[in-house]
Amino acid sequence: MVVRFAPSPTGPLHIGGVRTALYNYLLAKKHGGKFILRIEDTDQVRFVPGAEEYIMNALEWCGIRVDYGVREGGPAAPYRQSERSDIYERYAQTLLASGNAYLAFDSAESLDDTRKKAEAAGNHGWQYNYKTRMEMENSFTLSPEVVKSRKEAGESYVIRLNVPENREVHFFDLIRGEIIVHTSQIDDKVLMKSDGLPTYHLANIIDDHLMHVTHVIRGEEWLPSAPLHILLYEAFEWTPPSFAHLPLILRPDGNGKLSKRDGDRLGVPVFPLDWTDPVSGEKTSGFRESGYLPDALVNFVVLLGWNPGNDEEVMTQERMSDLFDIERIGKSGTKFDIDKLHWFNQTYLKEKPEESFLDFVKEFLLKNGFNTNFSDAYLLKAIRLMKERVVLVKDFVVKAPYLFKEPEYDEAFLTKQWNENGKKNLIALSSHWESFPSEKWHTETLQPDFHEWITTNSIPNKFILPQLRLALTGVSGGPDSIAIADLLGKNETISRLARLIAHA
RNA sequence: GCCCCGUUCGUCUAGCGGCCUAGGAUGUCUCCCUUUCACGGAGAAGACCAGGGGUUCGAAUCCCCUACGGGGUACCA
Repeated sequence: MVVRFAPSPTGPLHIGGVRTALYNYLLAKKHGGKFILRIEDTDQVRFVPGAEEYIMNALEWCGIRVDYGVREGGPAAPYRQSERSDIYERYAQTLLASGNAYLAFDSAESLDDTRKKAEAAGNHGWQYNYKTRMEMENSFTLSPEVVKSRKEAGESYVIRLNVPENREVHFFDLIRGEIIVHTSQIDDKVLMKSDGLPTYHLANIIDDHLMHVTHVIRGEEWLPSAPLHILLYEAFEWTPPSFAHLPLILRPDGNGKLSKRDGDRLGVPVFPLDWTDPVSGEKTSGFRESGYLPDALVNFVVLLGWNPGNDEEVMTQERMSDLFDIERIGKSGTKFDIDKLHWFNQTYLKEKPEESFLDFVKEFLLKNGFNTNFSDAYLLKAIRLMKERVVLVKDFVVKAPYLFKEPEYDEAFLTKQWNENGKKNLIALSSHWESFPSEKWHTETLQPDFHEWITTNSIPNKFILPQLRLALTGVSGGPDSIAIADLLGKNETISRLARLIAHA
């Protein structure tokens, strides 16, 4: 089994692309096959520098390993279509020679004009096909001599597929079953553009054949052009691979395909990694930098349109590939539900060791203007305190900024809890802790001592607990106050008490 | 416009003719645990299976029609 993921480097890899790549990868892994990453950069206009690099890095972050590709090389190298032009040119000539393709001189502008005129006349969706090609300028309507001379005069032309008349094209989709399309619905697609580069359709078929791809798993947006591809395989007299067209990933709200705009609007990433548009300079944040774990993302994504047929949801990549099966891929579009992703993230986060978040937290503190002179021991302790309370990795800081800087008092909490009784008790606690031995400043000793202090002084919980929390964190929720005091250390704890006491 | 694909709790889905008074997960709500928050535990609400016709002893499951949604209709992929 040989599969491939064939993105165009026109921008960062979208979450839908991640899923397509993942399904291909999982299938190859399950069957001991090969997974190819082929870069389809035949459109010079839409090419975006850095996108190719981004795609490879994103796949790597997701734990999707490429067998053959631009970086890895392989038996059918090169794997970048822009480096395979001579191959496409050669095969285009064979199509021309066999009469399965023909030359057309109509310019993009004149075609545009033709479409507009047809539209104005009430004819929607004009197509260059066997019904209209006899009215156009091509090797059907022009004499061989004229064709030759125009070609030699340097006039630009394209090569189009000679779609057979009045036929049904049948093919079997592994997900959707038998699909039949009449050739009257298929236009004479451009195979070679006037710039000498192939279109997707031609390059794709040639490469899949040359790279011995056995299963083509791609997005549903390709389903309508699949019959065209079948025709191409026929023209070359090649056996087509098996096809599986994946349902689309839809917007979380409303309808339509998930786009970058939706991500921006809802504050949800749609790209694996941060991306800066090389032209506009616009920055888009990725799942990684937003604090999502790759394992969680992948686990979430694999279930978007596929399920193992049992109740298993949290799965290792090994388990996924063991269980994966094209037959169990759904047919309908799936909405991108960020809540479920959050649940997966939290679930994976709880299982991971504290050390694994160290680098992220350090970087996050640095990027967000916090002090960065915390020791690893301090950070690890802080992480341990917050572990059950975070959803995203950045929450270690975002949900507990007071562990890394002076607390900001929440207005509502302050108004509700800050009173004379509390103040009096806090002053008493402060002086009690002043005399507490520094070397015993640990939760294990602090905790029982604190309880004893409360009891012996007959202090009601409601006049000390909330106030202590307020002084330490400024907010109403969070880890145990004594544990926070332990982390902060004696000096910082007492200084925070003093600061609240001094507060009006 | 034309063509293709789809339609089960808010969301992801199980279901491939009788096991379905439709199961799980997530989200929501309630209670327990907890001197906060979260975690954890226990429960609840939530789907007339898009609508209408058939086929059948029997349909969420098969067929047809309609509606709605999505995709395609480029010298983009």
